[in-house]
Amino acid sequence: MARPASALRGHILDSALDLFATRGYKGTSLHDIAQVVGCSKASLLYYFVSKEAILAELLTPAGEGLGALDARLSGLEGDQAVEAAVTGFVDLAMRFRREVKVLFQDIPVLAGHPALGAVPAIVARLMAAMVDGSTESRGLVTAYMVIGAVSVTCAGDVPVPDEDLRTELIDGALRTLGREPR
Amino acid sequence: MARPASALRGHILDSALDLFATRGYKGTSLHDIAQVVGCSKASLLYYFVSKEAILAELLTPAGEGLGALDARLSGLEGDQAVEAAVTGFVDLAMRFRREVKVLFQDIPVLAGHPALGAVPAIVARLMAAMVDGSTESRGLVTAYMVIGAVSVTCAGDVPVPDEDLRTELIDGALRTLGREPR
DNA sequence: GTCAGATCTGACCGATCGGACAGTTATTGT
DNA sequence: ACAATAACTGTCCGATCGGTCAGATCTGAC
Repeated sequence: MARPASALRGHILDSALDLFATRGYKGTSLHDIAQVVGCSKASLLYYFVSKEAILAELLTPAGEGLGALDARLSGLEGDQAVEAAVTGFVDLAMRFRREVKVLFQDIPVLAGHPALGAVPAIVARLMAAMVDGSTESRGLVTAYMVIGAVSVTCAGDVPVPDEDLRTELIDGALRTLGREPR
Repeated sequence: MARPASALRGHILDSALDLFATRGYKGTSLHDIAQVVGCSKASLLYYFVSKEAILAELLTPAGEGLGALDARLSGLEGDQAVEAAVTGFVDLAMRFRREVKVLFQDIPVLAGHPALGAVPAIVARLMAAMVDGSTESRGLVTAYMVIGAVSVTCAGDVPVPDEDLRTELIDGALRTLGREPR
C-alpha cells in the first residue's frame, strides 16, 4: 500500500467531486472514480454505502453553508439584509464552485433528495431577501437573475483573479437589483 | 393505427424534449420516451438513427437561432450592438426555454458534439458584443453574469407573464451591464 | 511471532441501457 | 385485387451500470 491508508476516503471524495463537476453525476460511473483514484470499485463501496452517499457527503458542506447564511439573514432587514444576502451568496458560490456545477447539472436527480430537502425553501428566502420581499414581476425576475448570474459565473471558469471576481459579482448583482454599488 | 401516421415523429420529438428538460438527457431512456409517446422503443429508432440523433434534432433550431443572431450582430457596433445582443439573446432564451434547460443540464455531454461545435465561439462573440468588446475583469464577469441570469431565469419557471418576463430580463441585463434601461 | 480487526480487492450478480433485426401490419398506387 | 412500400413492433444482444460478498492483505497491540 503506497498511500497512507486513511487518506483514501478523502481522495475518493475529491476525485468524485472533480468528475461529477465535469461529467455530471449520471455521467460518472463508480468505475470512472475508481480509475482516477487508483483503487478498486469495491473500495469506493467500502467507504460509502452507495454512489448517492458520495454525492450527499460532497454536497453537505455547501448545504450547511447555505443554512448558515439563512440563519444570518433572519436577523436582518432592509438594505442590510440585501447586502448580506448578495455578499453571502457570492462568497458561498465561490467557495463551493465545483459543488455549484454539480448542483446545476443534476437538479432533477437531486430535487427529491432528503438531504437537500430544505434547500429550495432556503433559496426562496434568500431571493426574497435580495429583493427586499418584493413580489412584483421585477422583484421575482431579478432575484432569479442574480441567483443564475452568480451561480453560472462561478461554475464557469472566467479568467479573472478571485478577488476581482468577487467584487465584480457583488457589484454586478447589486446593479441587477437596481442598487448603487457601495 | 389511431394516430395519423406521419405525426408520430413530431410526437417523439416533443415528448423527448419534455423529458430531457425535466430529467436530463442521460436521465431519460429510450424506454421512457416510448412510454410517454405511446409507441415501442423500436419505433424511436425507426425515425431516428440513435438517441443522440433525437437530441441533435431538438437542439438544431436553437442553434440556428443563435447563428442568425450572430450574423445580425456582425453588422452592428457600439450601443446598437449591445442592445441587439441583449434583446436577441433574451428572445432566443425565451423561445427555446426547454432547450436551454437541456443545454445547461448536459453541457458535458454536448460539449464535444459536432453539431454544437460552433456554439462556444458564437457565445463568445455574443458576450463580447454585450460588453462592447471589453476585456477587463468587469466586462468578462458581467458578460458571464448576463448569459447566466437570462438562461437560468428562462429555464426556471418564474410565475410571471411572458411579456413582463421579457421586459424585466432585458432591463435587468442592461442594468447588470451598467447601462440605463431605455 | 501472532492474532484481531481494519483495509482493500477480484469475481460475480441482476437490472438496465442503447441498439439491431426479422417480421408483421397498415397504406398507397395501379 | 394486389403487389410494393412505408410504418411499426417483439425479441434478442452485448455493454455497462450500481452493488454484493467471500476472501486476500495489511497493520498495530501484545
